[in-house]
Amino acid sequence: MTLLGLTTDPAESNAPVRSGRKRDHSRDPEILAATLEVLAEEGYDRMTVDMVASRAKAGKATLYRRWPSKAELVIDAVACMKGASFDPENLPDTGSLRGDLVAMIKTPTMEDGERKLQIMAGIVSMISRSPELALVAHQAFVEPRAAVTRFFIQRAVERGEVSAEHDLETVAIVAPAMTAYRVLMLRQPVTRDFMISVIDDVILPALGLEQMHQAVGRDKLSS
Amino acid sequence: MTLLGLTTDPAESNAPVRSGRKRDHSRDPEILAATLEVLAEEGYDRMTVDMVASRAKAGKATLYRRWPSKAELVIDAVACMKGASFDPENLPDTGSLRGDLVAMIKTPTMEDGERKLQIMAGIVSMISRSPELALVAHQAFVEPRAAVTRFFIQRAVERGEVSAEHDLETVAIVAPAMTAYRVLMLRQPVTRDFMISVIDDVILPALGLEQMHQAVGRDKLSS
DNA sequence: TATATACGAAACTCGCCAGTTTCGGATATA
DNA sequence: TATATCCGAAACTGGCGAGTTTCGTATATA
Repeated sequence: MTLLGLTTDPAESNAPVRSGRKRDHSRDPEILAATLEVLAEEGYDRMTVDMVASRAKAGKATLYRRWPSKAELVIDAVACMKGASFDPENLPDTGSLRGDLVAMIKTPTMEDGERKLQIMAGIVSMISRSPELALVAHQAFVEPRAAVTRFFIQRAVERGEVSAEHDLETVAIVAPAMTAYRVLMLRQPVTRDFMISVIDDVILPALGLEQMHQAVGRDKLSS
Repeated sequence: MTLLGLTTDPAESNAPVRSGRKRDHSRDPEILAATLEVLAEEGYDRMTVDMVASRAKAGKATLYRRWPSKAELVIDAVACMKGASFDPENLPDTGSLRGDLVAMIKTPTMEDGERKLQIMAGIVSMISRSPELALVAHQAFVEPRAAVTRFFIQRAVERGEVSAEHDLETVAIVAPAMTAYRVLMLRQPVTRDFMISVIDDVILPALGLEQMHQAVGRDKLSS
């Protein structure tokens, strides 16, 4: 497998002593970014290598010098997204679980999430045929999202806000599952109100918080 | 739009008085079933009309006599699934919301659901390009699932088991969203234990039921 | 019975796209 | 400076698949 176009070619077992111009690896990120763009717009099957090349203002031969096939290019492009995830720290710490979860609803984060889901939609049908793509897609899209919620809940447990008896794994997946369903199936935008609904009406009650169902109190918060 | 291959051709405004052998519409369901099979196995882009024809033991010309294009064939095939949904009644009525939800976890229903999700996975990337397909997919996959949960919750409200103050729409989508996420993203099977988890650890608490988080009590029920 | 049409099977056209090669020019090693 | 390799651009090859046509056969109308 290749990563960031760093193949093992230059370190071939018998060193053939490469001279001449060296490969300009500074272009790799642009090519991978172009790949993700086209992937989000067209999906894997309708994406052509020519589209990627012209979007990246590169020659098609340049792409094939770095990745052996369209499939490998896409796998690398998706794999390189997992670096762009949330830092383990650098996350909000508001003192309450609800505060932490609501703080994650910021338009840049949400737009990034919708973009990721568009890419996911473009490769869903290919995932069942490529275990390697399935793995990197999981690491790039699924894990980071669940990890954040899991982190917040864990901290709430340590804080004594939430009982440790709850099924943390299942609850941590509620938010990513609901947003994915909304975008991919319902084809509706992920609005702030929707996220508030998921937090206040599903996640927090599932953890034994905010069972008060006087809708009045919440309407003020979400407005 | 055509439905079940019943185009408006034979009733052309000026009647050209058709004689000769008549089209055998009894084959339509087999062709549509074959379409769904190949769609589930290959996805829209890798599915070829030849595959569908040979699977249905029909000639490719026969398919094109009935549907003008591959896209229309697929739209019709998906549209014809919404008939195969749950009857408005004929649903379990156990007396409790939990009993109703658990009664829906039967292997035939679950296998059918996974099959539907495979088909959904095969057309996800096409949905953003075809509003017509988006509509029939919504009616075939999304609505029926949410409708059942909604029906159960509504009945529980009328029964006085659940307060009407809860966000019914959001909660009704939890189960379909979680199963879709599990199959399409996590690529894990939808087990009985998983569904029990979703019901007991998310849906019921969200509706103010079963807040008791002594894991002991629940483990007995789910075993 | 004659005709118009449907049928399955198979051959055919035509455009698209993955992957390769070729070109003139740039650039790093030796 | 000579050479090997890179670059973007563009032409080329080969296969595949949507949609059409053809053929021999079956069947419903007139």
